[in-house]
Amino acid sequence: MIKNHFYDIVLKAVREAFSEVDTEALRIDILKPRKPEWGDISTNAPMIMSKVMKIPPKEAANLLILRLNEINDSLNNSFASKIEFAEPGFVNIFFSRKFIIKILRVILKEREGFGVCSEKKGLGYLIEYVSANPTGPLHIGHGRGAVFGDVISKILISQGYDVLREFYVNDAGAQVKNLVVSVIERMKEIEGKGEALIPDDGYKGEYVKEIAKELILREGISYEMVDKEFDKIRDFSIGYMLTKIKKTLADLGVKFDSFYFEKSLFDKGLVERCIQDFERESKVFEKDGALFLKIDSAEGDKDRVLRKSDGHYTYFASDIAYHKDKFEREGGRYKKLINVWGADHHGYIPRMRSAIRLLGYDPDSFIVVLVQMVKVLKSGKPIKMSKREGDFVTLDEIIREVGKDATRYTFLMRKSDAQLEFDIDILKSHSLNNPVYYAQYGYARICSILRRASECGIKIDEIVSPEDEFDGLRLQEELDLIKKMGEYPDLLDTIAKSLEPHLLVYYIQELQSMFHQYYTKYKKTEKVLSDDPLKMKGRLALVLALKNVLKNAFDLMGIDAPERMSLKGEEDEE
RNA sequence: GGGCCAGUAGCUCAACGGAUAGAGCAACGGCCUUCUAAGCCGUAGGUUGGGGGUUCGAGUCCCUCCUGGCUCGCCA
Repeated sequence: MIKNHFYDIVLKAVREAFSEVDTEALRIDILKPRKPEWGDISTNAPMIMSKVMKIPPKEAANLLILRLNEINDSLNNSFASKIEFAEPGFVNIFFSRKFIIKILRVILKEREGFGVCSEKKGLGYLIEYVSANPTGPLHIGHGRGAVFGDVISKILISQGYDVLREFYVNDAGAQVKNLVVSVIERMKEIEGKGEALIPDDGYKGEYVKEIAKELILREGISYEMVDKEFDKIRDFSIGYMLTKIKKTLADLGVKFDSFYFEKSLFDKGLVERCIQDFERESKVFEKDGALFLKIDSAEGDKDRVLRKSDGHYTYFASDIAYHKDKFEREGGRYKKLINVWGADHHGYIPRMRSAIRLLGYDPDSFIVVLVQMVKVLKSGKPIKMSKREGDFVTLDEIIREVGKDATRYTFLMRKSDAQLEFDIDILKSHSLNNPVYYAQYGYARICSILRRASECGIKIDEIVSPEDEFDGLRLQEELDLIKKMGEYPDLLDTIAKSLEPHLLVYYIQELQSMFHQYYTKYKKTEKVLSDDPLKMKGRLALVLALKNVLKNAFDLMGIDAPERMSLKGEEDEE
């Protein structure tokens, strides 16, 4: 990775220039300058050293530049063509041509492995996302969490982390009971035994009628039998919804390694055992017939009920047991638990953190990514959503109307902690302006060039070798594209650490924009398929590398990499 | 009232504490005899909600106020 590479070099230069200084404690940054005239990579080391040494930044910079030039000259593959000071206290490094070509060669050599960190980190992440109640179809908000969890998992895996993707199925609580009651009422209605009386906390959506219908038709359960068959109705209803949910997730390209059932925690006695441990350690107390967990108010919360006065356990109780299980599973394989939650759960975080600490684990190993609400607009007006009222936009509907790729891309474009507006009409009617097509179009354009080359009898694989010097690549835009591609591995590393996959979308937009500019500017004068064999070879290599980086990024984002896109005028009327 | 998130161009959003705050959409004006115009170029658009502070440097960190969303159950 380029940043690490230069960090080592700069640090070496700092140590040589200021041997008496302890460099460990310093915050020397390597950054990518925004302007080309500030070089390809730069460091704030002069400002830092200026402060430490009490000398002007310029003086510190000159000492550093002297050392950096020595290092640069000592290598047979020098990395810099120019190293210079810039106000107020930066050292800017301009990459040498050799260094840039080396990046290209690495991409061609590593192919789908480019950006992937081959070094195994040995750190286990258990990522929980979506985790919707199986009491209704997924709505658009679930979709955002689903895509976020899916992409961040793939990126963590690519960076050498050990990852388990899990869906926690809340199949044990009161909500499930509410669903069953609602289903039974619908059965009554369908069989003409009376009006369906859906309680206030029941579910009113159409899908409840479907479940009831299926139960009668396929399972042969009639309304008279409901008291005896309560468990069967519950299991069927949950199974039915879960199948629907899995189908939706599959349509969205979201994967899981495991579905973990809340009910299994009770069946295995894990909730009971967890409570007993707390009791033995005097971490709980009884009041008004309920069992409370003692939570230090300094941690931003208050005592919370684990077992209700009616003897049932709360969601909190089973969730504690669930987290304990996550930590203990496979001999403690998962050191970090990432939970992707809807923002309406933020008030739940302090009590869970406290519980993690009371379990004897480090609260910092419990990471919550809050995904903010999705505001759905239709004709510019917000739509109120309530699962119980059955009044909401389902994720299925969105996928059907705007497509998997556009849905994923729209979710990925925003930081998770920013609210998102999802205007269905705009995404439908202006679907051709959707940014996802911009990204895919560039890929298709590259494929088109390569296709054309093959049609012309050019044997690309024979011409382009990763060992080449690519002397035909001389245009500034070509070298800039390679440098941009060189940022890709650093970017993935950053995303894995910050859990901010939207950065990948912005990177792809920039890379595509650079390519489109290059393409348009030279399509009359300096084509990829040039008459000059040296130029053509270099440009084919460039285009192959671009295709490779785009494909790798698309795979991580879970969107298609289309070999071609239909031309304007051929598209379906929408 | 307490807590969490946000407030950046007309709209939707970017910007590891770094240098002159950037994209897309919308508006306006241009570019197809071409390796795909779902593209490109140009114009216009800003006191980063207000006010203090921290430092070489603040959209970014701290304090405070204002506005919006969410949340404060023995629901999940």
